[in-house]
Amino acid sequence: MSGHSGNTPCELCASRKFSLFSDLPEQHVCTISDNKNLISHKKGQILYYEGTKPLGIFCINSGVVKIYKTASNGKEQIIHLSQKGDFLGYSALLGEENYTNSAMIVEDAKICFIPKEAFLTTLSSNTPFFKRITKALSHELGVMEEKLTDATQKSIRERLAFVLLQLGNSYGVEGGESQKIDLVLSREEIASMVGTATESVIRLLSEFKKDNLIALEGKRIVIKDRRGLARLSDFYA
Amino acid sequence: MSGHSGNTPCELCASRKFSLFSDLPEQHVCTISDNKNLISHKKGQILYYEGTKPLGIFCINSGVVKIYKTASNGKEQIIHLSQKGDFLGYSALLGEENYTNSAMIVEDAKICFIPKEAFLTTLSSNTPFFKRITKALSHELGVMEEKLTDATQKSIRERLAFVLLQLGNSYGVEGGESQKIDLVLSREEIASMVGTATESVIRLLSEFKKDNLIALEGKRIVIKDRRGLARLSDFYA
DNA sequence: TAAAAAGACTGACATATATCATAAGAATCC
DNA sequence: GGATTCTTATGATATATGTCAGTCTTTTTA
Repeated sequence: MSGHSGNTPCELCASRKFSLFSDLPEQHVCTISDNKNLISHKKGQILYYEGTKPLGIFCINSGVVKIYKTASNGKEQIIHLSQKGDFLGYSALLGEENYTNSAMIVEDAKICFIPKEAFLTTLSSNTPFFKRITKALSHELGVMEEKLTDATQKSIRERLAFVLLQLGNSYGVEGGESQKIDLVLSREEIASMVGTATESVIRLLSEFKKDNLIALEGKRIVIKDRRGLARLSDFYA
Repeated sequence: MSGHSGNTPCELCASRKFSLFSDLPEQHVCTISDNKNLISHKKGQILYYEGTKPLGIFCINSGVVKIYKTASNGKEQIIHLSQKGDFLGYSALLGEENYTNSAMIVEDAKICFIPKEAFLTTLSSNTPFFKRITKALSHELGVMEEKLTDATQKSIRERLAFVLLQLGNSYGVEGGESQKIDLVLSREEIASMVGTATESVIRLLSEFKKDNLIALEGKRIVIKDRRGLARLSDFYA
């Protein structure tokens, strides 16, 4: 179901302004552009598997991708969701190791593949760009430390409330008081983000609904009370 | 209780071979060396606090430092332990943000402080070195993903067994069949590494002891059955 | 469009682990 | 060296959450 669908040059790519390529000089954008390859992906497709060797990096033009690890009990833990402008797989490339996680399309996506060489060449010849990448990497590390701390110190209810708020921030469409999360995730996927059992998510979501914190609109979740969720997400805040 | 205790040049530093400075050319080692400052720290001292601005990086010459985050419930989560040769605080510096965690001395330490400028200058003028730092950063990110997955998908018992094995790897002194963890940690600190309550650690440790997986030698833990712990640490492995 | 498969939901139940309380030892302090 | 504080230990108890089982609903397939 994948296929090349034309090859808009990076110079004209609307997603570029959201990406780490945003202020790359013309010359380097061209190097990248000449080598990249835009591919369309359908929901459910795998972009790469944990344990395999990275051959380049991915830059999301549109769509949503989940980055996850498969635990030894077979369950998956979603590390984060990526969307337009996000880079994927550069950490494995820079770490010179195989992928430490897997990537699966959550919402139909158009994604550019940039071969290792083009990326690394640009990196080496452009220190500011290299620094920006490293900065992103460092930031992600801090985020992961936060996630680890939350995972060990917060309850499932708190974590679910927090995940909903984050989804609201990233995929929310404002509508007066409420905010609709414009992204379809299965209960199982939400559970994988929170790090819990699917049934627990279902139960807690209906509880949140009963308490008027959220509402369901078809397959989408609408946040009706951000403040209430925020209070729930962190008892001490 | 801290104090300068002479300033061995990096060129002669025995810990350097364990560090990211290991194959830095003479010229750059000197730049670093001329600017650094060796300081002795006692157990319990704080190296830096989460939320404060990094002014440079630390390189551990001897001793052990715990890197931790304080959760909103007041409990601490130990992210990892650092020892000789390890760099501290470079992630905040490269991420151009305040420290996302705190660092406390766990075992009396001698630590060099390298001011921001000297470090960043070396970085900019030495791409291979920059790449090695970035590689370390990427690797750490993968480790954190693993920790997050373990935290959400494994039981406390499994995680404690795993932490003991890791401590054995990093601080173990071999003695025939057994391996003594040559590092004094309180039960509370072990709990902070595992992400659980102190009482749970105490209970599980006595259980492990009863099952002949470990033994206690004064304040130190001796691993008597690595294989048994490994089996316990991951039911499915 | 009927059948099959997948997903959402609800209930019953088991249990790992947090919390609280108390006490014994060990370390620290005047 | 006795008092005080911190750490380790153990027991009792509560509960959040995982697991299993079953039903209903939606989506996919043929």
